Amino acid sequence: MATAGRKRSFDTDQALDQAMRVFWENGFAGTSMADLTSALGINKPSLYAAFGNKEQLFHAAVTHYVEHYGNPLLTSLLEPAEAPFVDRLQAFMLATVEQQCSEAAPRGCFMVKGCVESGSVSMPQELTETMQTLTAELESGLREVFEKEKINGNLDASVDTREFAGYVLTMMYGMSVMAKRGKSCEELKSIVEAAVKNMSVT
Amino acid sequence: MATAGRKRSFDTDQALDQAMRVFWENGFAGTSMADLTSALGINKPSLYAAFGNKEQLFHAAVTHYVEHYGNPLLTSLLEPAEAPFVDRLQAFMLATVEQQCSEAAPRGCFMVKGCVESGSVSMPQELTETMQTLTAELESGLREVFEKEKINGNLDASVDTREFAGYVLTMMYGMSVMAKRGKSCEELKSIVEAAVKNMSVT
DNA sequence: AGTTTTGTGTACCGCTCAGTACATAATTGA
DNA sequence: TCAATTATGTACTGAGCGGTACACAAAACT
Repeated sequence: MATAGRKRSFDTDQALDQAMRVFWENGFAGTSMADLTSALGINKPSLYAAFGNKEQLFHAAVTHYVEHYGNPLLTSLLEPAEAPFVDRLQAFMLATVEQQCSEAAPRGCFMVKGCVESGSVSMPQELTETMQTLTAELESGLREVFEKEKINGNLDASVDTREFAGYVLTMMYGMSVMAKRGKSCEELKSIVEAAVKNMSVT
Repeated sequence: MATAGRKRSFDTDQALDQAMRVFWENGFAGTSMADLTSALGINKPSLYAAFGNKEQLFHAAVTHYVEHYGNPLLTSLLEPAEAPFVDRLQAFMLATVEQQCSEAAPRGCFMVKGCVESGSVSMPQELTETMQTLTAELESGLREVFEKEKINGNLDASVDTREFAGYVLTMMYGMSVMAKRGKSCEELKSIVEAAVKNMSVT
């Protein structure tokens, strides 16, 4: 059912993706609404009408990130199902590194950027809580995967999946900072390979 | 030789330490000069007279951090000299975790905070370069230590110290993000212990 | 004592910030 | 065709930003 009124002159999904990139690059406090309108090529009233205020837009952007960048990687950890777990885990971490070093997007991980900025006086408390929730969800998602692999015998029964997920996540966070520092994709990949080699997984 | 003029009503070292904490908590873009003057209990002209502008003050703060928080930990990695390297390395990483979880200071690492914020439009390019330089110096300092341990036979001769330093640094960066997320010191310590256990060091 | 030097406190500057009022343009339904 | 609805573009608001001018206070040198 079509509604009356003038049609929007831009695509909201595309605009949200672009806004996400600006926040990803400059952070919440470091991004002004003017930065966003100029990057999106639209005017302020249009931006506010489409996404609400700055806080709501950031919330939408980070949710968009999780859906389009975080979750797809996480599900890729399960495939191909016939491959050994250690291979899938390494491929997953290498893919993460590649994403963090990609020229097509800002360096590093947007979630890490948001987390590190959280708790600051310049970030609304609700956004800090949003970051808490989203990171906790990704962590427990990772842990659930490991729990399954443990049942399938790919992860030693003595392994504490909480600790293991914590370790893998710590590496990924660290990779994000290394990527932000400008480390080459190759160097990060060799670190990942060395880290995976030392794990008690098959 | 005493100079003429009214005496400063505050201690500059103490003020710098406090300013560092405010930046550490809120970042460069997230900290206003008013935040600083209110935290330090001094007025703006006094702040500007003592430290220059915001950019110069941030530079002084991060340098202060490296001198008082980064370097002491790094040198502690060498002591006690008679202890096995693996023990010193683990103690070093555990001490880092303790610092990042300390109630006496903001969570996480100030260098990581600065790095993650760097490159943003709101951070002057010179500060981005400062962060680059300081992190690179800490990395090569770490690598030098490992190189020495390799000569002393505590680190397998086949180990690439560049890669090894990268791995240790990645873990530490990751720990900083985990600490920022509010993870307990105990959980982080167990991750460190698991990580160290899997290393080819003695 | 008086001059010079340096720090303090108030009050302000121009600018940018997030957010909005309002007139106008475009679209739908009657 | 015309009212109702929704988006756009300009121009604005009050608040907060980084930074400073200036009058005054306190210390040292002569």
